[in-house]
Amino acid sequence: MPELPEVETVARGLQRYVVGRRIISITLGKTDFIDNPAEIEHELPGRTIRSVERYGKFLLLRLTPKEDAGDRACESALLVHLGMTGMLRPHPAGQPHAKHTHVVASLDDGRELRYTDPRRFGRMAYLEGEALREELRRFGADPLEAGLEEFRARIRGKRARIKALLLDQKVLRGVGNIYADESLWKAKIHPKRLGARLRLEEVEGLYRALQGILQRAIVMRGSSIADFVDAEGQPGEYQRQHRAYGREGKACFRCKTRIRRVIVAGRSSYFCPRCQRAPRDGKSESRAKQGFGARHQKGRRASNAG
DNA sequence: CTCGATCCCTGGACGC
DNA sequence: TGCGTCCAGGGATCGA
Repeated sequence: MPELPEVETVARGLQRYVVGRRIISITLGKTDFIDNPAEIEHELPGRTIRSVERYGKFLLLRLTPKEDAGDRACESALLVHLGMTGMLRPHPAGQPHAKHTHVVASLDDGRELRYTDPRRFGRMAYLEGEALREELRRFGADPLEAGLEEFRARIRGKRARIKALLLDQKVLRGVGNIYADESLWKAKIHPKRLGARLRLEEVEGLYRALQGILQRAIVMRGSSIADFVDAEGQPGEYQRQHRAYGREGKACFRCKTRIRRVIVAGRSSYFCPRCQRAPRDGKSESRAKQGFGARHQKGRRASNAG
């Protein structure tokens, strides 16, 4: 469940150890989560890691060009998505491999950068040039960089449920289930509310709640609910601050009402039924199926993406 | 455009 | 102790 704060924590920890290090060799284990394993093996050795950045939930390791690239040199990077259980950490070269170690990059300082991931929900890809830029363009705004205006436009322009919008990486990059629920609780917005139907004050409240929570979570080095640890193997502390996520049946910190759990956008969503009022519109409260609710938009072949 | 369902995958919790 | 079952969930994909 590494989301923005966890990935930011890992990126910062990794920076100290791997920036400026040259990759000597790559050893692969299971590769079904890697876009193009042969390319990883072929392209990475010989390159130096220039920087480690967070991009949404991705770690972005920017690399130097190959020495013989000449004027064909272009931007290149290793993208790493930690999925649910992925971890990228430096280890001393001699240390025995942990279970589920699938990628080992030997570095020029005697360390190894190892990727472990029991469930392999993660993703790894080497990308360069236009392919890299194109991949990065697929994602929406960084919630910490977006201004209120942009945030408002991205939320109010959509008819989807607010929870689905927060989770949609094309709308905002980096928010996952935990921080979506936490920010909706803080802003007192029910997860099934439609983005387009939020009042302006509500959108602004959500914007501030989300930014505040993400920033605070970064300071506390993320949430460790399963077995998340940072680049140094340390767990985060933000799970102690959770107000909604994982608290089904427990008392709301504001009003003592029991926190409830419903499925929204296919994910468990924790909320306070008193602080976060359910929407009135029939379609968002799931039940309404047949009868007067069914409106078919016939003959509307809207030209998308104009 | 938006939805839900399904799949991927393994470890941990739980019931018997 | 051990086995079976269910669940967790980010993202891709597909059909409605």
